[in-house]
Amino acid sequence: MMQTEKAAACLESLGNPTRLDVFRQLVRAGQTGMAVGQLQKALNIPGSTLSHHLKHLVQHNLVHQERQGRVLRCFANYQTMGLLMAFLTEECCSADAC
Amino acid sequence: MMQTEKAAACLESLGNPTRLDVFRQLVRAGQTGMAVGQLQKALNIPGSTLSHHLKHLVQHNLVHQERQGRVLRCFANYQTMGLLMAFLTEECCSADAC
DNA sequence: TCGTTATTTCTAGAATAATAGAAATATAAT
DNA sequence: ATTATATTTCTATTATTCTAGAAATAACGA
Repeated sequence: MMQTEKAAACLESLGNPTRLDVFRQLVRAGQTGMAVGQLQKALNIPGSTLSHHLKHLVQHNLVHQERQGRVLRCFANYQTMGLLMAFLTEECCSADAC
Repeated sequence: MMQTEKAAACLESLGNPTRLDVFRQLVRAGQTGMAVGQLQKALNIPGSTLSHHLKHLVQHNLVHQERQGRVLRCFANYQTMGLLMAFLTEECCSADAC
């Protein structure tokens, strides 16, 4: 079970609109993932800003990256997301609601 | 369906460790809810700090309050939580994982 | 090696958020 | 009316986060 501290950290990561957008893009991209540059084009934000937010997501294990030549491919980390969903279901939902 | 902006705002609310604790307490308290003073005792934080965080949760519809004499009773808002869970399931989870 | 592309780190400013004491408000009991 | 209790608002301080330009690094191709 994910600890409360880690759950809060993940929620905080996804709680930033830009990072939530990044993550949603990666979820939609699925196992193909997306290069940093692709993300940058899709979101239309400066590279340094994107890099900053990606670092945050990677540090909290919501995203992982794989270098492919000079391209850095990013993937949503479903395992962490699954743990977060489990935490929310168990700790933040009632028996009948949500 | 909850919009991305609102989802991010809810996630940000729950992304603060103190607020996440408050919300978890309220979920555990169920339909009985908890008075602000009860929460304060349980969490052992200054009233002004708690009030500040409660305001945040109320503004984002994760908590609602009901005055009972001089006590202000707080409840987790499961409907909002349900919408958030639906958003996360649809937008941030893959077909097979989480 | 040189040039090009992809991405990060450095840096600094602006904005936002967290914290908590003290004073203010609201409600009830005496 | 006065006092006590519950909670909020005010205020200020400190801390964190966001943003993005410029410089640095990494990887490849010619």
